Amino acid sequence: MYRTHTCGELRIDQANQTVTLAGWVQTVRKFGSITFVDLRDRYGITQLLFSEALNSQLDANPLGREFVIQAIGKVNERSNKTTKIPTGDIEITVTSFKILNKSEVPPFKIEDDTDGGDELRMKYRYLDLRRNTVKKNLELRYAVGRSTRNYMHENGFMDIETPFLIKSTPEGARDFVVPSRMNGGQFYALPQSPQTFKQLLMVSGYDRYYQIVKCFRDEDLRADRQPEFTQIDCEMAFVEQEDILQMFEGLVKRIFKDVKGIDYNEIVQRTTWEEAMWTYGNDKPDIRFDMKIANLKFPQHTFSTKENISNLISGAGFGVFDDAETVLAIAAKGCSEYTRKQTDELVEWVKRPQIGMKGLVFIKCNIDGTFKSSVDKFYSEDKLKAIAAATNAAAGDLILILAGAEERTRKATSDLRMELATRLGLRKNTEFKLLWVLDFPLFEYAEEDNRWVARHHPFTSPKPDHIEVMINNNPAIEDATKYLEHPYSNIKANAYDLVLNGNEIGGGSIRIFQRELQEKMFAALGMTEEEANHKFGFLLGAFEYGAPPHGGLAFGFDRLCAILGGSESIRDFIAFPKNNSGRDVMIDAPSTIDEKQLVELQIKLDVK
RNA sequence: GGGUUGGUAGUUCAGUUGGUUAGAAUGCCGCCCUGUCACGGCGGAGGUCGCGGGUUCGAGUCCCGUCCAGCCCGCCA
Repeated sequence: MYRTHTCGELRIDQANQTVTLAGWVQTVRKFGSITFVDLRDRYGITQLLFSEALNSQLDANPLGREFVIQAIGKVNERSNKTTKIPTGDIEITVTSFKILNKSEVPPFKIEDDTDGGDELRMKYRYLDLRRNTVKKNLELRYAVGRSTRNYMHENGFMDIETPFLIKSTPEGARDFVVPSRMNGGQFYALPQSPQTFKQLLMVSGYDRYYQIVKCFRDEDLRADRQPEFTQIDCEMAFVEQEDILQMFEGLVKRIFKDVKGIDYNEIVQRTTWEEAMWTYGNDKPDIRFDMKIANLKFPQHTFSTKENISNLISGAGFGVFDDAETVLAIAAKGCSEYTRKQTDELVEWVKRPQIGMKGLVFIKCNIDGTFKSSVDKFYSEDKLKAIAAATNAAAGDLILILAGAEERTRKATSDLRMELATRLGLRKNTEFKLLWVLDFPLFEYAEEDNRWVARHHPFTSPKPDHIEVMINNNPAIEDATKYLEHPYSNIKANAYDLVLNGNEIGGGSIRIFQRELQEKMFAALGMTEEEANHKFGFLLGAFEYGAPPHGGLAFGFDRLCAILGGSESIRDFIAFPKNNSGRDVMIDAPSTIDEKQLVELQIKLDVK
């Protein structure tokens, strides 16, 4: 037997017991003729005391950091206790020990506060995983998965595995492809999601399905994007949108409870996509703080529900605003005393290429009720007051105004809102706010390809009232710049996203389940009948054999874990992640393959 | 595809207007120490300044190219 206890469990109650521990040497503190060793495993740290009698044995077998040892000894109360570790009241007076395996000196410290940089930690990820902080993240991930499985099981969902080697459908993200040796010249694709399979399971009558499953997308990466990532993938039959919303906000609330001990009792707020875009400039708004956007000037065609905007700023002779397609403002609470240096810093921030604005106009709402702005000569006190009212600014606030082309300005204002909130400490990672965003547009127009693309995916159903619009209108557009005038621009989808603190953690839709409508959808996306049959014939076929109405959604599991763990980067919550270039620097993948393998696959390389 | 920040000891970093032998902390090695837990004290070893080219009497430092890494934009139904 290698051990009787772990390194985290012994307490004063076990005093005088003889125990055997095994683990890794965290530190060796030699103190004259006695030696202290901190022994570490997944469960904690226990101090070992090597007395003078063991010195000759220690001299013959010196211990180093990360050596794996086994120690037999007696649990004793410490003379100097420590509260820093749970086992701090006791130590093991070692009577004999054995080195089970030596270790090289590790390239960085295996401690919470490591000296290792990211690159090094990734190369030696197996050492990094020994660290408490990384271990905590993986434990949290395990807890989220466990909570999910419990909830899904209790609600009658069945976990069914779907294949990884499937068919490439170049719609949406790039596929990872896998060459087939037995079918020369042909390729499998790895799934971007089990979408069509879970829909087929609905046709097969498994009316509540879920899976915690790997998905693959061959696109450029970010701190919160990996080429292989995990989804909680769910689908239900005989449901309407409301059933899905109820079921899955229940899941998230359950996870909050199980993992964070949080009772999320408040009603999950809902907003439409249009309202979110109008109010926050963004389809995944962070509603932990207010700071809503005031539309001082906005093109009327974009949002159907916003037709009569009072134009507060045009015609005053201020060219920047007069010429701009859009003028948007937000108010930063309590920032009216910002110095020139601070406002200049914000101007520089919006001028960065990633934001790409030319400048930023400020209106200071002074404590005494007066206003001071860089545009005083164009706007009267009354106008400034009206702008303050529109932005909900009070005395002591600072109004920031951006002007320019619609889409860029909206995005910049949204980014500025988030940046200000971060600077003002309004984005606490201990606070959680959920929001359903509903009624997304069904289509987006891809000007470069001159065709409609599905905003969510091509299996999403239009809202019932909009089915007629879709069926009765030809998708063709003669003048691509006028796509907003095409009826398709106004078709809303039966689609929904769940947003947590400004992050999209889940999204889904009610699906199309009739062959005719699905064919119409493929046609709207520019597919010929042959293409549709080649790519999705199996699904169209299945819809002819009694497909029930169904819908579902999928959560980004890694991202959900990262947010619950208070981190921006999902890499910290994946045991063996890839770097920014999609490389695993530990195993050094991807890599070339043998000529023999290429021959078998009938593949010739033409690497540039 | 683009922007941006970085690459100097095992590690994390400093290195001035270009100027003698490139520093600190930590880690590592040796000696001393019976209550440490960031132990302490003394001593020591450790560098192709990412790589290639250029400017210069002289380059870690300036210029050009390139590779790698981080973050961001595009992209990600």
